[in-house]
Amino acid sequence: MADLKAMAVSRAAANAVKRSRAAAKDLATDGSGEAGLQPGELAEFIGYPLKRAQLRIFEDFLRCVAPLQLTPAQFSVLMLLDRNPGRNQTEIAHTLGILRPNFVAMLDVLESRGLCARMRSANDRRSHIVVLTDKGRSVLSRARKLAAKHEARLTELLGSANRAALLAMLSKIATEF
Amino acid sequence: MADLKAMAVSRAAANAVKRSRAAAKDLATDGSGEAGLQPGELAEFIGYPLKRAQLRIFEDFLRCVAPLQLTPAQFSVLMLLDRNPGRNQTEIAHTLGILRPNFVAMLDVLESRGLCARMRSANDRRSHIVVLTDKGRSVLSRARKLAAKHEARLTELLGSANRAALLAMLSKIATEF
DNA sequence: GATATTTGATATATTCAATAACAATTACCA
DNA sequence: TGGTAATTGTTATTGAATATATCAAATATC
Repeated sequence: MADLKAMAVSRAAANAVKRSRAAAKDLATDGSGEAGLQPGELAEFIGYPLKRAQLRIFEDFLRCVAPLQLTPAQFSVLMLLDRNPGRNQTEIAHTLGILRPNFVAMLDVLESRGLCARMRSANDRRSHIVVLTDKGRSVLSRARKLAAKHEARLTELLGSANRAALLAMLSKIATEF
Repeated sequence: MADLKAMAVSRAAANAVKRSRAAAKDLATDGSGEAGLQPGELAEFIGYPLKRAQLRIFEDFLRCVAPLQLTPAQFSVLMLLDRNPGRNQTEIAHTLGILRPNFVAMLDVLESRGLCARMRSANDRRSHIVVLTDKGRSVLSRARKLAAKHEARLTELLGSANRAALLAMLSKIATEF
């Protein structure tokens, strides 16, 4: 199980490399005799650059956190568990926009890797309280450091103030649009 | 074929509505006695708000362009065909980051709806030049108008200058990160 | 106490994305 | 020139992400 997920991470990282190379090739051809295709107006619609930026960011996150074999989704679960102890599966999944049925398999993977555990709630014996294990906290701590490098690269590209403005606007879109 | 795709679009729009309701419920509980879960630091990592904003934007795009039954991906293909006539499948697909094998089915749908057509190239009889039909141009023209409303709502939320800055930063991430 | 709801789980379907392989055509080059 | 390599569109197939319906167990509601 964990091995399958690990392979998936590695394969995603490999694909990221391929896409990067393709993009680099594009830039190269843009400057040379062959004219590259122009997105044109497409780049003026928010969805197009937004989706491409999201793919690029996830690629880089995956690459940076590859030593710990964590996907962005898995990282987000560990972060949420750390911040919100004593919550059950439904609450965690719902906060992340993950449907409960799909969250079961996600948790299975994390639990099989010893990063978190299901505990039967004393109050409500239907629900499983999800807790971070010591190993989970340790892995999360290291993941935060690796992800911080990824974030630092972005800050380097945009500048600190611009990055903050970007975060604010994206959050606003996610919550108020 | 076209009907299947049409259903897919409608279903995606329906799901979008559900997610919006769930989010609204979250905001409601945040203000009431029950404390909502906090993403905490997670919101400081670019990937999290970026992904959520992308989902929200795509939801709204889908809703706005629903009368024409076009997904963001299909819209991007039509836009690219309009801007770059005389290109073959490989070139169009590559520019949009779509793998050639997956682009075949996408084109099949658009062609079966009469929005574009494959033309054998005179120079290179291996390749298919993809052209917009008159109907394709007509649908694209209407789609642009619907999408413009969607974009206007975003401008209303962020302000014109901020939206421009957002676009610039996302494009920079997509191309330079 | 009977009925409805919630929780975690299973099974399943669909979409998106990725790889391998193939025939037809073209490019290369010895 | 002829033989090999590369390219194009295509098919088949796989895996990952996302969505729905349904179920048993536990709880809530009335």
